[in-house]
Amino acid sequence: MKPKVTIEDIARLAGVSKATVSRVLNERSNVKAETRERVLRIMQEQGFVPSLAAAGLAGGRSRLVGVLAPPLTQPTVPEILRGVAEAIEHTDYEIVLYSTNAGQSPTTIVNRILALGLTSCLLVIQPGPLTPRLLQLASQGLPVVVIDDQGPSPELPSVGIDNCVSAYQATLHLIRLGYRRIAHLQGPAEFRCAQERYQGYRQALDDAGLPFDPALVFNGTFETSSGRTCAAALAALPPAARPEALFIANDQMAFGFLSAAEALGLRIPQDLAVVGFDDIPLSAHVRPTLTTIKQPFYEMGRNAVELLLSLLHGQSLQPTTGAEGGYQPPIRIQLPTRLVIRESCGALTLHRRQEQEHSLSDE
Amino acid sequence: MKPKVTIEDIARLAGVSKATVSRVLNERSNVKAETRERVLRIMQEQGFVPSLAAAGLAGGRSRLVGVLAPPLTQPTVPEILRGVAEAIEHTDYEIVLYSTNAGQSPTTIVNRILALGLTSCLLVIQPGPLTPRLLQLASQGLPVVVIDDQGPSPELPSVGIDNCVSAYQATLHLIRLGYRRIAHLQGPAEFRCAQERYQGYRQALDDAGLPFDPALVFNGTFETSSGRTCAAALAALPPAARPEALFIANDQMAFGFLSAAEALGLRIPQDLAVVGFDDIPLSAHVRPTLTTIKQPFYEMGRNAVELLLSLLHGQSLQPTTGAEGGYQPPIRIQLPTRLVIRESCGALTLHRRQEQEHSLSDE
DNA sequence: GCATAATATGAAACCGCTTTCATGTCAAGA
DNA sequence: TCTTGACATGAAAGCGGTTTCATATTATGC
Repeated sequence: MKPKVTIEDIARLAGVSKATVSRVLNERSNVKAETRERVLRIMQEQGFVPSLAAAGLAGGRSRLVGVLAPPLTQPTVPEILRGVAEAIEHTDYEIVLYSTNAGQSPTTIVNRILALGLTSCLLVIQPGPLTPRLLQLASQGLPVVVIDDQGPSPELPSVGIDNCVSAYQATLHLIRLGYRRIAHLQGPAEFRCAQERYQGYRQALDDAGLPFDPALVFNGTFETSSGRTCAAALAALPPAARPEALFIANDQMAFGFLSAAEALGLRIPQDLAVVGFDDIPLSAHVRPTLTTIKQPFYEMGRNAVELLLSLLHGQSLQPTTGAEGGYQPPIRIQLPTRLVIRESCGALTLHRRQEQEHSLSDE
Repeated sequence: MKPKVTIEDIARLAGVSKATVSRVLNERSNVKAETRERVLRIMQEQGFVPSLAAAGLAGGRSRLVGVLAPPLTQPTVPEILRGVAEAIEHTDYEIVLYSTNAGQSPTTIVNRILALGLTSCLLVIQPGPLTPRLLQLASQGLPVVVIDDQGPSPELPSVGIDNCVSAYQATLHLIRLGYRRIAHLQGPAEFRCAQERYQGYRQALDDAGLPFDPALVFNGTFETSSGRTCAAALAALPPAARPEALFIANDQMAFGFLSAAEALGLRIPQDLAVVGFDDIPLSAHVRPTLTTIKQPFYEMGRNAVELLLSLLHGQSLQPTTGAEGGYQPPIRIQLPTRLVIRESCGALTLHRRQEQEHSLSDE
């Protein structure tokens, strides 16, 4: 193996001390321009690249960001990570990936991560509530940014969307299409986003003056199976009691719903209109294609990295509690979502019908 | 922030030297059982976890494996990474993820990775040929394992499948279904796997005594658009000249083909049977669902990690060129694939028809 | 022209761990 | 009883950087 070029070699070749080379590396201002040039040139010639490990050790801060992610096969994750990777690339940081393969204690993982002393900050992609251990570490000063979901109250800096408003839009879309009895398949209560989506749904109903019927709210787990269960429940209903439309809290459940509905002879959107939430890749390919709220996953990844690094560089976006000691809620970056209209909501069908009627009356 | 517990603290508390603690950490044999117990207990009490960074620096080898991956949104990648992550989890190694967001020079990336001196080994998930730089480093002793594809000749230890046999099976499946004129949409020539799949296709034709018609082989890029182009080309053919079936070298292109075919009024599988290759998540959801060769991505990830670590631990699976200096090809782990029969090949339709005919003749 | 401050640089300590080498201990063999 | 090793442990030298503190050099003000 090639003997690695070290800072010492550079120093010798440039006729300066290690300290000076280090200064050049870290872009300190107090180095004579001439010296800097020379050192830089030699580094170039020698193909020198400083050891992150050594720098981290010595400097007490590393240039690795730990990324805590759920299993990568969860459909929203790759796109987020792509954003993260892209953002990281433009920096001199690297990613240490801790992908939790279902069923390990998150606390264990968090411990493992930090204790290593490799990473000095953490990016958490975690649906559902955060572990106490993580909160504890964060309160001890560890820079942490959470993507998307959080526990009951936002406790850490985060990047996400406005679930309530988005759900409102999804529901409103159904209302505008003329549906009156609109059901909701919600996510598990411990997910903040599930609650917010439910609220958005309720609000849209209220604002439209539509009655809220608790019997039309179904509980789900965010998993495909919940969609199937829900479909079965709806199919079992006497046709008269059946809702005209359904807002499902995530696409994953929507898939389960669509496939079960097909098997049960429930036609989407003719018998029942469906709107999902997430817009994961599959959503454009299921039959019928799924009308859904598009989450900007890629952008979320990018923004999370930027936020994390800015926290790290101590530009404390987080105005440190002033003299008055007032509580400052953690910073949150909220990205816009978009309603993607496809087949499952019936908008396209309605349009066509309207156009037909229109052209008929025209003639 | 909590002042990190160091090996020195443990040593003091246990009344031994740092060296001894280090020995315990590294499970060296020459430590009295009693001492080991005591040290371990103290480490436990103090919640001590050694710094990977320091260990790596001092020991000259790190416990980080660099994973070089294409953009995570490429559909085969997440599943591979899941396998990688799962395998890593059972070790005391961690993953440093270098995800290349399209369009950067791979050499640059490789340099960046290694120079950092963070990772002492590399897992490369890269479709297409390897960069010379990577080969050079590998020949200098850097442990590298490649997942799946390689350049014209296998130069590095790798984990993959037998593309030739798999393609043979895919084609044979079509032949057995009774198709005679079978076309092939192949991948780009610089991909070893593309060549091998083509060979498998040819071989199956030959063995079945079917004539090979060069006009039925189309060139693709492995991207969706190629599928569309191919569909257009086929649709333009006079019906008599049209093939009865098509083996497409990857699912991605197959999707393009299916969607374009639908638009062009080409019915799959009635007018043309299709078999793909990969079995990525979407394949079960497109219409018609895609019959395809399933690659064991998850297992590939796992196996790659295991192979890499065994190389690293110097158990040199790779019998070092003996005295006779004979050339030893790099080790390769080849995993089995499986033909997943869905709608696009027409097997289900045929079955049904046969059953119908059968029941008719029965009566 | 000289004191003073600002700037540039070097020497050495240190980050937390591994590893070599030397030392100390104790049991087996002579 | 005295070697001779095998075994257990400690002291200290790194690994490749960063950082503090001291020193040398140059610029500034009077």
